[in-house]
Amino acid sequence: MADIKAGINQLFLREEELRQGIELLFYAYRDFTGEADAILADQGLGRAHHRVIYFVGRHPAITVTELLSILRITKQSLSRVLGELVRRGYIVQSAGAQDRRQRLLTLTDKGIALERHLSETQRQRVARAYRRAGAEAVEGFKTVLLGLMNEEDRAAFMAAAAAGRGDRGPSPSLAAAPARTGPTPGGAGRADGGDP
Amino acid sequence: MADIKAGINQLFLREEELRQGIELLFYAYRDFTGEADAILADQGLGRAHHRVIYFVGRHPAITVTELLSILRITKQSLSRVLGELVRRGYIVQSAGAQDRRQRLLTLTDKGIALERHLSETQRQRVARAYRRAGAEAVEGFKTVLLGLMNEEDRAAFMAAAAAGRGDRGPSPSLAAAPARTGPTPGGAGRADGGDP
DNA sequence: CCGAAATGTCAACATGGCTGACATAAAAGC
DNA sequence: GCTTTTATGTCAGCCATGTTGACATTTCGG
Repeated sequence: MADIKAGINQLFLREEELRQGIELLFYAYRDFTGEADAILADQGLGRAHHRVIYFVGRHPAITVTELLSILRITKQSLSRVLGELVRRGYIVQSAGAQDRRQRLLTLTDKGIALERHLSETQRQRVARAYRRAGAEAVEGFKTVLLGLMNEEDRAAFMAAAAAGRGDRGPSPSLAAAPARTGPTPGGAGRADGGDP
Repeated sequence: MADIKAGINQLFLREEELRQGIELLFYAYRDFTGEADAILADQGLGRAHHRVIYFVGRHPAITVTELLSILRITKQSLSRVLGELVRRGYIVQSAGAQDRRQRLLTLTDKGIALERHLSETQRQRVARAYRRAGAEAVEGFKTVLLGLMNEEDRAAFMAAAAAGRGDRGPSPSLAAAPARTGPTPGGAGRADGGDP
């Protein structure tokens, strides 16, 4: 009897523990993503723009297809925000050297300035959390987040991390992922998200 | 000179490290939230419904105001999804015992079933990540996520965790938070979100 | 009794997803 | 060289979910 009760309690604690993790993720992401919005709103931009600016900044000369595979949205959705960013002079498109069908995306100086402005507060928030938590905790943080990802994404991320980090050319692993794989709820909208 | 170069490198590594964390959060959240959507879609529901179901399940007899403060959306937005969930028999409303203006929200059996169904895959994903990462990493994970949250939210969360966890009555700390504080991008839409 | 609080509701609008249908240019294959 | 694929863009319309603003109702509290 005591065994059974202990077992049930174990189970309860386990579920409780898991739900706590889920909620931490929710709250942290919610607060984290809440930061860049004011800046974006000033510019008349939204989260979707932020994501695009972030990843184009991160992977200079990225192709549209690669960007789509990262964002997991349709090209129609992307074209709306991307077109606007190009029109407003945040991003320039240039034909690929080898494959001239490709429109390589790169931030302009204006785009770079906005990107830095946008991610500055977020980096500071992460830096603060890292500092408080300590190096060991940061390792755990990263390990668990990696574990939360889908297999393919984890592999892609680790490959990119092992290489020089997306800067020197977009990571082939991410590019290899098929676009529009499954549904991506969160946010939505909102989810969505506290970009990227 | 060597000092300067080292300093710059330090700085570069720091920013690189921070961006890596940001991206890990993005990817993990994206994949994490991607899971429940198929089930939701079958039911003709969206992420917003999931969030409501999750938190009502988590805080039985929660008031509308409390739920709003957790979700950080307007009552009009909430009423749309909440009304639907009530109409479809997932949630029941009952007048508060002390304050009869309140509409206490509780999951029906049908609602409970759906909630468990929905969060099952997510809990499994978290459990898997925890198992792989180990107890120590999990601690770090939680510490950093807490550090990413806004001060008030962190305090509220820790208070709720210290108490019996929302189950025995909604957490007063969360209820105390003002609704509609700031903008909440991400997510995705959405992000946000991979609910909750 | 009266003001404030908790809730609901109508109306209109913005963002950012999605599908479907095409169009174009360049690469690739035969 | 002709054909097929691929990379990209674009138009049109729909849906989910967020927002603001204006009110109405019920109930609490002093």
